[in-house]
Amino acid sequence: MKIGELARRAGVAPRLVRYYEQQGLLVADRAPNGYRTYSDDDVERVSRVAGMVRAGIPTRLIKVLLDMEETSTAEAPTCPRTVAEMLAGELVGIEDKIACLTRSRDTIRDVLTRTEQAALLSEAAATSPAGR
Amino acid sequence: MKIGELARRAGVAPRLVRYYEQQGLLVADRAPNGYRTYSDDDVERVSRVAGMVRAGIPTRLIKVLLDMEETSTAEAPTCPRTVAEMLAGELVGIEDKIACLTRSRDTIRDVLTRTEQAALLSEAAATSPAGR
DNA sequence: CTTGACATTGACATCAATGTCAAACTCTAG
DNA sequence: CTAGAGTTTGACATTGATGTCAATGTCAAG
Repeated sequence: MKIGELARRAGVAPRLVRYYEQQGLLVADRAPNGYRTYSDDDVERVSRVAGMVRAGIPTRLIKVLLDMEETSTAEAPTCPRTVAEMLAGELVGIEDKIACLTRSRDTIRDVLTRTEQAALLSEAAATSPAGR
Repeated sequence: MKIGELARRAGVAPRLVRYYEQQGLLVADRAPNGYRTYSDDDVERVSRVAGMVRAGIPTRLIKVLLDMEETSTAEAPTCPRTVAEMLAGELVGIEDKIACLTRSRDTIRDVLTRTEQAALLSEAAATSPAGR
């Protein structure tokens, strides 16, 4: 598929897909005419990247995370101590973010239930299967 | 205390404290000479704001979240339907972020354990009591 | 062949969050 | 009194993620 369809399916602007590619988060095959061509898997990849960006993960870290996911199921060679330390550092950063977001989530849920608008809560749960 | 100490204790730049105030996330008493003066509670508040910003929550939302936390323990009047809908929307956004971060966290943990650098994992756990 | 929808690259604009610098003021220590 | 550290406001720069626009190329439909 071409960039337009990919972007629509992943819920982002085509502009962003090119930006992600420029940041090394994505590689695109090129059709003979120069158009980028993508597979179904790329839809998943792009929407995951967008989610991570929204969650405050910088693109440089996203790159290594995605690379890790691909190679982690196989071997485990890439760890010259200093890299591992860096990862451990990022880990605590991510855990802090999760803690902040969890607390905010609970606050919102609290207010929403307390205000007897419980219908909206289930509506939210329907659109987002994650988060519990 | 003055802005310098507050910033040091909260782990941010004094510049940011002023910025947060400008965004309405903070109110500061003024000493007769014009200096901002803060209480111990403000340290907590500032570090929480910083955490939420790092987690990708925009300052405008942070403002309503903090306001909610203060008033939610008391009554629950403030919900003209449309506001509740907006909150429900933000809720799914936050849940998405949590899902993304959780997955990334697991990936890093996976690699760290798989690479037998388990020592760094416990080191990370020590510095961050949250995240489980 | 022409029109319209979509693609390309590249430059420029914007927005939020921060950094940085300047000029002036306050306070404490010497 | 003076030097130095910290504070004030305000302006300007920067960075990362996006939006937007321009000039051009591709392609399918009429």
